[in-house]
Parts: sequence; C-alpha cells; structure tokens
Amino acid sequence: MFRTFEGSVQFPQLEEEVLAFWRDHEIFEKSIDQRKDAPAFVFYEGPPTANGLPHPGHCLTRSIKDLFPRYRTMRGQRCERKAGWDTHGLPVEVEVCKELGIHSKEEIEEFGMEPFIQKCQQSVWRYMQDWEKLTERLGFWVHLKDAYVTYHQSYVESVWWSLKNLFERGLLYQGHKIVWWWAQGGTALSAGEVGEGYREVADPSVYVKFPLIDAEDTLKDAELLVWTTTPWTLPSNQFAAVSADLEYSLVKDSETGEKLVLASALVETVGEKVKHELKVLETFPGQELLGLRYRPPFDYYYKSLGDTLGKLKEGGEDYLAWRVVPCDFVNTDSGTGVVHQAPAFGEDDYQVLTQEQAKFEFGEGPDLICAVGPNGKFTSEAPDYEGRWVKEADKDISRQLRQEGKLYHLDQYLHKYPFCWRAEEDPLIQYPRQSWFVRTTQFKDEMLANNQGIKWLPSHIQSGRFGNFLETNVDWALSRERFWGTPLPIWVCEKTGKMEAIDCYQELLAKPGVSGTEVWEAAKEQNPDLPEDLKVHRPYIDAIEYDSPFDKGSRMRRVPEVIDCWYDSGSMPFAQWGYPHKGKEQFNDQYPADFISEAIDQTRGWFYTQLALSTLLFGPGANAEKDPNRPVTPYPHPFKNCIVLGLMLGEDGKKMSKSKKNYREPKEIFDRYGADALRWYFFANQPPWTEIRYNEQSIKESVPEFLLRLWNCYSFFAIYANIDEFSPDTERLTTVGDLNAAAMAKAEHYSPLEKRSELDRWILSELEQTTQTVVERMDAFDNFAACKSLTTFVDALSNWYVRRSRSRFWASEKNADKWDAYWTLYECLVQLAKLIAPFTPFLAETLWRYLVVVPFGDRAKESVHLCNFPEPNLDRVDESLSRQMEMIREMVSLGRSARQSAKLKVRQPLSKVEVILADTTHQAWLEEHAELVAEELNVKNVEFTQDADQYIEYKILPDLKRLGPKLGKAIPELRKYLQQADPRKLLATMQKEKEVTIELPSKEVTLGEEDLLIRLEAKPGWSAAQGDEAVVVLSTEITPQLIAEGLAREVIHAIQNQRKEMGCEYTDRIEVGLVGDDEELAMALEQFGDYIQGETLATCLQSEPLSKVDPSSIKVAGQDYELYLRKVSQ
RNA sequence: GGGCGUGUAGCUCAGUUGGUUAGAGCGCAUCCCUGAUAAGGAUGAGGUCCCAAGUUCGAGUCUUGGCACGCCCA
Repeated sequence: MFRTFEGSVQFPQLEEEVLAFWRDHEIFEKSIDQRKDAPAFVFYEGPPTANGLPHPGHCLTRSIKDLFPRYRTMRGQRCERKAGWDTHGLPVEVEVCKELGIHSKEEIEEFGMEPFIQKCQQSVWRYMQDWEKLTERLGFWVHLKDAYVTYHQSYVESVWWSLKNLFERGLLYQGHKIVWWWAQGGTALSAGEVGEGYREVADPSVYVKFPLIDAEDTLKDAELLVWTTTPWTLPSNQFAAVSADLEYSLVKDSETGEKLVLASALVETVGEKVKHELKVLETFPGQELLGLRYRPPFDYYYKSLGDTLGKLKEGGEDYLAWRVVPCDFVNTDSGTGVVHQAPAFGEDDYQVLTQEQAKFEFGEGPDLICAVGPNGKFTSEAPDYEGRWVKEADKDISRQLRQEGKLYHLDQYLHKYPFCWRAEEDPLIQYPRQSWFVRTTQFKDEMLANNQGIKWLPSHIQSGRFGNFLETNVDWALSRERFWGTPLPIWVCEKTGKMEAIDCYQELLAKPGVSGTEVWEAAKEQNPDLPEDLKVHRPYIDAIEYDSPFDKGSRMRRVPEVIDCWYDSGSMPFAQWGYPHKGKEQFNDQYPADFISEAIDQTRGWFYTQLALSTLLFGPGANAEKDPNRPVTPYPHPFKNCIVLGLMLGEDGKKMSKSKKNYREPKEIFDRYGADALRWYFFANQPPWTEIRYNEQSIKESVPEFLLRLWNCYSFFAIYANIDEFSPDTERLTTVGDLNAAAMAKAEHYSPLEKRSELDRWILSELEQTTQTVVERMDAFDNFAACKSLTTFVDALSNWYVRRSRSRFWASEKNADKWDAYWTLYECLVQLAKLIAPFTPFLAETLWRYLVVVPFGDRAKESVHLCNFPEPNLDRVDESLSRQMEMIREMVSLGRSARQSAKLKVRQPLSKVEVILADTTHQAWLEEHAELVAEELNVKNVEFTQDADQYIEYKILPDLKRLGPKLGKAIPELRKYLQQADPRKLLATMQKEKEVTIELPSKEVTLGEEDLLIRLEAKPGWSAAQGDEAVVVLSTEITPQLIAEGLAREVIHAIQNQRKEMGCEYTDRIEVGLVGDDEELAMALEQFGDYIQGETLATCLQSEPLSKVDPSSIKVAGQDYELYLRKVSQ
C-alpha cells in the first residue's frame, strides 16, 4: 500500500520525519562512503562566524552550498564537506566589549588581556547551536562534527607556517600604513566604522602659493597654485603633484600681477572665485612641470633638508623633496590641478612618497615627514603650533599664511568627512602607523593569470569587480594592534632588532634558553578547563622568549601584533588540514576546490584572500612547495568555479538587519512552509547572483506552484494504486537498487514503450528531455534553468498527463492500458524523486520512501540520496510527438479563448469548431486526435480546414532572421511589398515553383519557402482565436438540442453544488425536485433526465416540490428555478 | 568622488547570438471542474521594457550620456 494522507499534507512535519531518518540511518555519511573510490568533487566551506545569529541570507548561501555537492554526489563523485568556523577578529572583541560595557583599548587592558581573550574564545560559540540547528534543518549536509576552527592550535600553526614561508621569502615586511585615526581614542578605525561616521561639514578651502625656484624663462618668478581643505597638513608638505597628461596654464592675475600655475581647465573657475581676471600667458602639458622645485609654505623641515640630495638607483642625484611629481589621481573637478602632498595624512599621498622612495638607493630617499603626534597635536617639529589640536589650528595657519602673503584665496568647502562613530564630535584624521604587510603587489600578474582560469558566475565578476580589484592591488596590510587573533609569529632580537619567524609551538619550545611557558601552565592549573588551543594565543604566547641567535646574551621576544582575521579564512584551503605539519594527504586530495560560493561582499574578502595566499604560496613563483609528491598546481587555484551570490535584502528593500526586524526568523519559515519551500524559492525564482528581495509571499507560493503540485500527482497515484492494488513489486525484481527503467522493465505488467499509448510515450519523452536539461544545466552550475524545466515538467504531468489519463485510472477493468498508466505515472514520479533530490531533498526522500522503499524494502536503496542521478535516455525522446502534443494543447487553449470572447461557457455544448493550421505537417496526426480536442472544448465535432477564406486571412511575413543579413537595407522594401501583395497568389506560386522572385525597387530577390513565414489572421465577425500556428473558429449556432444539453449540465452543476453544501458523501443517493416555468428546461429534463440522475446519483428527478424540504433558488440560463434536494436515508 | 551591478505588468522576477505579437508566478476579473476536493484548472485585463541620443533595414537586447537604487571602495 502507498501511503495516503487525510486532509492536506504538512510538509514541515514530513521534513522532520526525514531529518530523523537521515540522522538514524547516517545517510549523509553513507552517501560519501559509497563514493569512496570515486573522483573527488572538492567543496570548500567559507567559514561563517558563529558570533551572530544566522538570518535568511545565510540560508541562501547554505542552500547553494548544499545543492551542488548533493548533485555531484548523485552524479557519482565523492564530495567531502568539512564545515568550518571563523573565530578571530575585531567583531568578536567588540561583542565581548559590549558585554563588559567597555570600549577603548585602554579599557580592555585595564580589564586584563587574559580574561578578555578567554571571554572572546567563549563568545565565539555564542550562537553555535543556532547555526547547527539551522544547518541541519535546512538540509545542508556538512560535517559539523569535523569542522575546522580558526583558533585551534593546528589551524594557527598552519597559518604560522605560511607566514614564516612568506617572511623567509622577503614577502612579509614592516612599513607605514595611513589609517583613519581616532586621535582622542588613540586607535585606528576599521573601514566599516569609518563608513558609519561620514557627515557633511564645511571645511576651510585654501589656495596657497608655492613659489617655484630655479625655474627659467617664463616660469621665472611664477608660483604653483595649490589647493587644500586641510591647512593643518601644510607644515608636513613634501611634494606638489600634477597630472603629466593634463594641460596647465601660466596665468597673470591682472590685479595683483602674480604669475600662477594651475590646470587650464580650472583657470576660469578660480578666476570667478577670486573675482580677478586671470590672463593666460602660456599653456603646456603637466609633463613640463615635473621635477621643478618650489619653496613650501613652512620651513620647519625645508630649512634643514631643502637642499639635500640623494643618490638615485638609475645613477645621478635628485633633491629629496619639494619637487613637482607626477600622479594619476589629479583631476580637474575641484581645486587647481596642483595637489599638495602630505604623505603622512593621505593614502594617495603616501603612495606618491613610496614611488619617490623607490627611485632612490636604499637609505638615500626621503623619509616620511610628520609634524603631528598620535594624539592629533602638533609636535615640537612645528614649534609655532606645538601642542595644539590640528583641526583647531586650521584658522591660525590660514591667518599666518595670509600675513606672510602665501595665501591666494580662502573660502569654505562643503564635503563629507568622517567622524568617530563613538564620539561624534571627534573628527578622524588620516595618520601613519607602523604595520606589517604582505608583498602581494609583486604577484599581481600571477594573481591576474590565476583569476583568468576561474569560472565566475556571473561572469562579469572576473574582469569586473574582482579583476579591477586585482588590477589596483596594494600590499596587504596584515597586522592589527589587537588581542584576539592569530599572533604574528615573529620574534625580534632585543639588541640587534633582527627577526625570525617560527611555524609551530614545538619549534618555539625547542629554542635554546626558552622561557615563559609557565604563564600558560599557571593559567591552566588555575582553570583546567581552559582549551589547550589558547596557549598559542596572546597573552600566553607573548610571554615566551628565547636566546637570540643574532647576539649572544640577548633575548628574542615576539612582536605585539596579531594578524588580520581575513588571512585566517584565506588560509583555509591548507589550514583546515593543519598542513603541512599534518594532513598532507587530505590537502593534496582536496586542493584546489571545484566549487565555492559566497555572497558578493566576499569579493575583497574570502575570494581575494584565498586567491592571494594560494598564488603566493602554491603558484609557480613560489618555492614553498617542498612536498615532492605534489607538483605545482596549475591555475586556477584554490577554486575553479565560484558562484557569487547577490545580496539579500529585507522585505522593505533595505539591507537585512536584526534591529530593523525586516525579515522573519528562518525557524518560523521552516515551521510554516518547510525547508524545501525555502530552498525551492532560492533556486527557482531567480539566478542566484541577482540581488534578492526577500519575500515571504514568494516562499509561500513555491509550495502550491511546485511542491504541492508534485505532491498531488503522488497523492492521485497513491489513492488509485491502492484501490487497484497496483504494486511495482513482483517476485521478479530481486534487487532494484535505484530502480531505473531497466530494473522496472522486468516487472509484471510493465510493457515496452512502443506498446504504450501516445500519452504515455509523450510524458516519458518529456521526462527524458527534462532529465537532459537538468543534467546539462546543473553541470554548468545553472540551477535556475534546471528548476524551470522541472517546473514545466511537473505542470505537464499534473495538468495534462494526469488529467487526460484520469479515465484510464478509473476504468473498471484492469487491462493493459490501465497498468501502462500506472507504470508510466509511477516511473515519472520515481525519476522525479531523483531529479529533485538535490533541490528539495526532503520531498524527494519522502517520495522515494513511499514509492520505492515501502514496496521494495531493502532490495532498493534506502535513500534517494544514495541513488545515481538519472541519465537521460534519449532513445525515449520523441520530438515530433512532443511537438504534436504542444499543438493540441495550443488548439484547446485557442478554443477556450474563443469561447470566452464569445461568452459561451464550456458547459454549453457546441456543434463544431474548425481548425486552420498554418503548417499542415502534423495535420493528419491532429485529426486522429480530434476527439480529445472535442472533449476538452465540449464540442461535437472538430474539423480541419484548409480552404477557409471566409474565416481567415493569410499574412506573409519575411523571416527576418534569415533575410536580414542577406537583404540588409532592402528589408523595408520587401516588407512593404509583402504587405501589398496578394498572399494567395504568392502562396500558390510558392507551392508550385518552390520559390518566388520579387521585383523590389532596389533589386530583384528570389525567396525560398523557408524565407517566408505564413501567419493566419482571423477575420472579424467570427468567434475565433488565433495563435502562432493555428486559428480556431467556433460554430456559435446553437440548436434546441444543444441548448437542452447545456441546460442539463447547468442543472447537474447546480445539484452538485447543493450536494456539497448539504455535506453529502460521494456515494449518497438523493431525491431531486426542480420547479420552474420553462419549456426548454422541461425538454432538457425529458431528454437528459437519466443523464442528470446518473451524474448526481439521484434516485428520482421530478418537476414538483419535495415535501418537507426547503427549496433553494437557482438561476439557469437567465431563468429562476426552485431546487429541492433530499438525501435518501439508507 | 571612483568601480561594479540593477532598473521589464499592481507585486516578485524571466527574457537565449539584435528579428516580426516581450513572458512566468502571485494578485485582480471572468469562467470551468467537483471521483487529486479545506484542492485543482482555463481564459482575460494589465507594459512609453527608467530617460535621451546614437549604431542598424530592425534595439528590451549593442554604444554613449543622463536619472534612480544597491553594493564595494574613497
């Protein structure tokens, strides 16, 4: 017996049963074990952080991450799925700070680093359970018990290995980084924090003159006109930058007589600002300004260094600073086109300095000039302003410049400027900090080459967002002056400053004279539950010192920094195995990944860090690969295919946020609609990379649209199969495995395809075509198209195959045709269960269990997820049948449309429809199936006509796709000609000659049959509907006989409604009285009385009231009647 | 300010290499079915394809420039 359900099916409940089944029978584990020797399909789990609650966006990511591994597993690959957790970094620290009610670094230090990081470690698992529950409930199969965790010792040591490797290759170095600095708080802010704090403010806008020195000819006595909105940076000026390609002008201020240099495009703007006439004396490219020296407005540094020269790498010498240098970010949107450079206070400016430094021999170039301390106040290097907060000094600086005649113009400038998000009155400043960098720029070309091989979905990521990001690569600022992170494994000699890197704890312990391990031991003793992993973290690791190999008697101490937690996640391809300290085999097997997927915000995050580290460590340029068993991996690595998911927005179109509550908790969705509904909504509603507006309504709709429709097919099957005692199981089927067509073929009553009815062959043909599409699209990672074809198939199955086959299932005789119907539907359902398994694993499992496991027991695979994915059997595809059935459905649809427009309801039988086909290829077949059309349309006859001038007009159109390229400009002429020509004549010629020659104004063209499209148009005045390939004309003539029949059906309809209202069972008998004053009805009752009684199970049908029954009034064909109904007591 | 993306029916979204009548689901209207039945189905109305210019015989689709929104970066 097949399981059936009273009332409506509850998917969430079925899903819970499936979850329990998977758990109890370890189906996930079996699905992998079963593919032990199969080729690997490698999937990497981008580690989420369990530090926040999962929301619907995470469900999307996890659904996609589940879909393809499941699919590939069924297709015969081995896909191990190791889970992972991202556990380090600022977000964790912030979360703990919130809990402690503290904010600044000082406060953390006051609280104590040791208890702080212990709290961090615990906080990491705050929402672990929620994540695990969600993962399981969603049906995301991943090995949670075997997850990698970024703070674990083996992971940290693996990261250390890579850092040591980079360090020893000279790819890890210390330098300055310009950061957004909260001076009052003494800390740098992360990009996200800075982004929060932008406000519109008015800043001073000063135009300052930098007199050129040593300039000749016309430029003698000229001054560069320089613009800035941060006067406080002027004391730290080092260069003036121009764009080499831009045109500059030497102008004379007609009022002051000053000679100024600025970009030509800005002469007018500046002139208007100062309301002076600026007369252009000369124009020249910026190129000519390069190298010119000038005198900066403040001489704090200039007086000692202004004339200092340094040795160039190319030979010769140049002045260290206060020169005009080239720079490509100069634009003419504002300012003067000559840009003041204070490298200490701007990232672009700092780049300029780096470029300049690179020209000089080591130690010869300009140092960074900075007259401001970390507290945001001027240092003694700018004695006039020493101790003053920079922003506050702006006014006095301007005043001084004016007094000294160096200021050309001063006004205000409105722009956005960042403030501290925690202290709203504190503007941030850009400030240089010492930092560790990874020299990624050296590998830019390598990374680009690597990127070239990756298949990105959508493809524009490759050269777009990701490619551009690689093009503008800067060295990776690696270090963080924080507490909870992977400690930078570099130890410095206290005396010589020389450094070395270590790659594991053991290496450290083996160092001579090692000390400091007691700090960890003491902590452990005090709290034995402390995870062992913490010993590689701050502050325990900081305590470890050893004898310097560089200087006898000196000690080696660790640098204080931890690293960017993105480096952790980027190390995941090797660090998840603890490589190379252990896990070499797994690494070699599981590298690179075939498939990863995350949302687009990971472009500069996980996608980049993985690619960068992989390129640096395992690319052809790396000498790191010391494992002789593993050759250098060819690009791309560490991932080959990447689906970049769109961001998920809340119902209101805004970013999802907990505080706004613009989404419903995933759990509620699961309980209400089920995980399959949510998954199907993700997979089938849009390509995954589009920005999705989360829409609960759409999730709800995915139930009736797909899941329920499919379920109803099963339900229909089960009800009748039970009645007819159809069972696929026979003794002949000993082992059925995944029950494919070959296995079924051995069963009793299973007849070969060619012996089955057309409808059966049709739906099986559709099934195989669908299978082919799904396989093809899924192989290309295109779940959206795959889902579309599944939806179309389920619709065809439910709304055509099952509907058209109903009478076969209801037939009283158990003949071959009936068994064929069962087998066909059964086979469709079984194959569907397998096809949908990766998408909606729960429903698939339920169907499989009810359809296959129940009848076959352990002769079949115990789970659909252990089956092979169906291979399309193209022998079963009959394209012509497919086409014909499509035409039938089209004809029926047109007929209904014609009825609707003629206001003739389907209950009213009509004598005939006439069908005129544009293409008669399939006419004979269609004529044979006219009965079907007649039944669907409730007409007595269906006639196919060719000679139908009274109903239709032919229209002949050029096949533009064919003719366009051939005829080009002559197309409009041809269209005009065809509009005017007599289509009948043209057709006649075409039929006879197989081609026609047409004289167009510009040329003569000969057209073949395939160059023209024939279209039919219904003439007005007929109840007709036209489609692409047919016109269907309704005969609207209604004879009394037809009217009577129509009325009879109306009466049946009314009685049936009444029966339902009365709550009759299907088998209940009734008595009927119908009272009305109408001859036509009387005739209908007379002629069709038996028919009516039969349909409504009426034991009598009289034209008088029934006693003791209240009548209900009904209206049939405009007439009122009283209907009496009584259940016959049994 | 820069980069990337998006803009198609009331809503959520498709739209293949440019081609004649731009699609789906929901909602709405009308209707059908009543032996899948607290379901199911059909038909229809609804569109200046964001705007403008250009390329082309022909543009929702290609190019350029705007506008709006989103993301990333500054």
